Amino acid sequence: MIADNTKPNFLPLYEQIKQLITRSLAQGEWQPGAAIPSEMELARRYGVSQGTVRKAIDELVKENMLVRRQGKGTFVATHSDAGTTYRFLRLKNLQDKHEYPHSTFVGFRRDKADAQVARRLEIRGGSALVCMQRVLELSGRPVVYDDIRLPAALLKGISSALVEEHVNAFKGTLYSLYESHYQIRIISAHERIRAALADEQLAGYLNVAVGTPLLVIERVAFTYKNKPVEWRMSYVSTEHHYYFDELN
Amino acid sequence: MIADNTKPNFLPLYEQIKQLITRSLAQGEWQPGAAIPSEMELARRYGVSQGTVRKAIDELVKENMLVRRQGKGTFVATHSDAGTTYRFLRLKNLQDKHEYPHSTFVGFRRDKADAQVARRLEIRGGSALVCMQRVLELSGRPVVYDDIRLPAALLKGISSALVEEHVNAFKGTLYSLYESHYQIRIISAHERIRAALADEQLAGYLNVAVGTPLLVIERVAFTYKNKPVEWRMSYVSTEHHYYFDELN
DNA sequence: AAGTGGTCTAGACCACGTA
DNA sequence: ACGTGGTCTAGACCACTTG
Repeated sequence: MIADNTKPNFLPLYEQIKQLITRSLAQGEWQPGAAIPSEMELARRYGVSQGTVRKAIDELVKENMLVRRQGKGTFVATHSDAGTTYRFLRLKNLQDKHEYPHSTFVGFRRDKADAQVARRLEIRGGSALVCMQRVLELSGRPVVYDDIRLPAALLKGISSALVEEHVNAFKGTLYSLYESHYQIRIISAHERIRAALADEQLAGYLNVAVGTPLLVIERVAFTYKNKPVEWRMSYVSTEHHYYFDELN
Repeated sequence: MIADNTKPNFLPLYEQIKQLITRSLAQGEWQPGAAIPSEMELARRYGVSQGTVRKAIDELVKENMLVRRQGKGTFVATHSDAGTTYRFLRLKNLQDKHEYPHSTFVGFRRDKADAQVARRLEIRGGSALVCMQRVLELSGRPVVYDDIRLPAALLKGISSALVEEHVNAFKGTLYSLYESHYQIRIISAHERIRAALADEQLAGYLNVAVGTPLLVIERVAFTYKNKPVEWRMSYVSTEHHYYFDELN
């Protein structure tokens, strides 16, 4: 009941249900970390069987948008959960272990989008951006220098102090900050990886010699509907770490 | 009917079915490219409902071990299919397009496993290996130098001529060669990526200056049951290409 | 027309978490 | 005891491929 009267009818039912659930998520009807209605309830609401709702939820779980907990319910995925906080961190040390990073912010300013960033974020060249630079330390060693940019329109009222408090005092990640303060939920990302030499500035930040080979990773992060919302360039020293990828 | 009398009974049924199907695949009961029995037939064979077989097959499809074709049947995945031949090639050019590689083999010999390779392949140090070196060209440019090693025991009778004929005359990949000639089906792989400088040899093969930064990718490829069967080190020039990764 | 995978339903029972 | 997700079944009908 309580019919969502917008029910398209050309796709498989479970696909339509998937879209309806995704829309509710994107519109903030159900907040990160909160439970969504039970399968039976959604089945009634959409006028389909429980099995159809189940298949829709199954796929959204595989896409990391929802999390099932047997006996409790189905929850909106969040970057604040232990275990998913560093979902996008692909670095491991030479013993094949993950290490949890410590951030030091070294820059915060506003700028205009150049052609490359504008193209990646699908915004107009010259749009206002928020730019942050930071160094990530793993086991006390500087390993990553990040240059991170987002459309300023998405982060109204952001400040250097706010970011540092969230990340350092509150032990959050940037993605949990976007989620909790700006209603932006990062769902997926693309990374393009190349190799380059450390210049003087990078060498300083990463405590390596000028000319050391680094991984250069350009990441574009997406929210619902594959909308790009964050661009970043990461420079990684691979003296003691590597980037790990699983191919299927 | 025709009961597989080995039917364990502690896991979810569909998991057990998954394992039985996987076993049949690993044992070569159904060959790459061939159709497996229909869902109804498997349901009879294992004494479960069609829905349960369906769920097992669903997961194996997601793991790239099977391929469904509506109206025709379910088929054993193969590296000879157009579209899946270069499943593991993560390189794109600067216009974000895949390019199909051309291989030139530059080395073929037998050697003994050093400690690192032995650990990755889970074999004894000093075991006999087959080692191949090649250069991959993309759009006519040398981009990748590969050093590839497998346990010699898996590739009885292999020769440089055989490999070159399969790859160059027959337009196959190494993985389709393993599959068609040695009953080894590569299912998944891990890659560990670092950055390094081109030495004289690499600079020669890749037509770059000594000291050019390169991606260094250590890959371990697995067959059924996550058994490692191939180790390779790839050196990639990122002047005109990058490594692309999707994070979910 | 027959056979295959693809979707959808309705209902049963199990396993887990909470009160 | 109850509500949740997790598994399994049986049967219906649709969509695609082949003969």
